[in-house]
Amino acid sequence: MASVSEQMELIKRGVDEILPEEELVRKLESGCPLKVKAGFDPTAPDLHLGHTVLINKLRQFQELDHEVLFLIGDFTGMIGDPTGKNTTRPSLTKEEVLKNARTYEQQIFKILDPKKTTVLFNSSWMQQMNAADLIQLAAKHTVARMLERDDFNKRYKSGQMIAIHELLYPLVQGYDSVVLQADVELGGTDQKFNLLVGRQLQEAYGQSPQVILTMPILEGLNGMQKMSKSLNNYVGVSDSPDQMFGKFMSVSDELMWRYFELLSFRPIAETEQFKADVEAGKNPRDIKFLIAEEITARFHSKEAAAAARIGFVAQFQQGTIPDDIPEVDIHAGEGGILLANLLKDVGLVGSTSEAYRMAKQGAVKMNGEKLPDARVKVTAGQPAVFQVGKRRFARVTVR
RNA sequence: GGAGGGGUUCCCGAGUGGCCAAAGGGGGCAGACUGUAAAUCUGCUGGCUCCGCCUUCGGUGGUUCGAAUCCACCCCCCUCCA
Repeated sequence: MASVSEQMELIKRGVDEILPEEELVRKLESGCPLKVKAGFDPTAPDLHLGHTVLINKLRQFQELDHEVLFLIGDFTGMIGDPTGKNTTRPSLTKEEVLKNARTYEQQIFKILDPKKTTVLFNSSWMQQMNAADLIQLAAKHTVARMLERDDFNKRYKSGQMIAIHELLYPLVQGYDSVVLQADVELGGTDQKFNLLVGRQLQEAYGQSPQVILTMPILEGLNGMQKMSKSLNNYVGVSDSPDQMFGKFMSVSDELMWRYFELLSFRPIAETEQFKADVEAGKNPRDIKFLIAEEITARFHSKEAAAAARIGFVAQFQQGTIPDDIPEVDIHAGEGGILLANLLKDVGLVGSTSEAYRMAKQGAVKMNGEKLPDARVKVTAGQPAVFQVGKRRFARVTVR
């Protein structure tokens, strides 16, 4: 096993806070594998790279031979985490929660080592709990401390409603740590409050409190807000190799370093060297290729990543038409079909009006040739490649 | 339960009888420039049988030659009081 200082070096990479750090050192010095807990609220239908920041950190703990407790908050999911929300969340049904939980299980093992991972559902103990137990748990914390929490505080002060059950969320999450006797709990920076409640509850139940470790929230592709599905600035774990690769390449140079820090498994020294290379005049694009390929390979395969890179260079640097474009047959009446309708029917544009606009702006091409007017007729004949913008392609046969 | 304020196109938000498919901003898309960068600049951003026509401003009905704008009822949201 690695020495404590070596472990700390790996653990500290990219983290926001470790509270309290000395305590973690002490726990590591005991030499026993630590129980590292991270909870996931199964509201998201599928994972994106923002979630994997945390999972990557879990993996690093595994590399150091610690045990990961991957907690799926199926019970808490029915409450709905109030974190960062200014309104009460709708509760999920049991079916929805379970369905989402299953997708988590499928996706995390692309990163985590199944042998060192225990997947748990907090409903398995929470469902056993009776009303008396719950009241006992609730008695361990106070309203005043709950209201210290920033989002509750704001809502309370501004007169917005806080449903009683929302106060239970941090308690239940904290109680999970008591049940699991977690040594360390990981979470995003926005989870700090909840994680601290866990510490406090463990003490109240006579346990040694967990160390909390918070990870920064990963910025989305535009670099402005956090990565999230609803903002459509995310890279999904199940994106295709081409999509994944392309999304990485569209990231700004500045943000690329952030992604190296939080997503790459390369040694820090190597990243530093890359930075130095760029300072010395190396094209940042070539560095971006490396991270794009590394991450694509992680979720697909080395071969798929290499192919994505080749395809990318061909499509965007050399302007060739990609291989795997959708093939569509379309029926035209006598005298052919209007280009605007063709583009709409094939799905390259959302409406004929859009087709007219795109054509006017010079975005529509047929076999590489610009068509400035969508009002032309296309007659039956050989298959032709239609293109709208740089990304939308279809090989169309008019019959 | 009482008093008041609101619901406008993807989002925010202007618009109080015709000049409104509806200002402005955001976001998005496209073009230029490029490293598919980012930044910047330009254009577009309801639909269609597209130089014209049709449908949108919480819902329904009404007034009017004409309504997002006025009236009635209804639904929903918020604030204050209880």
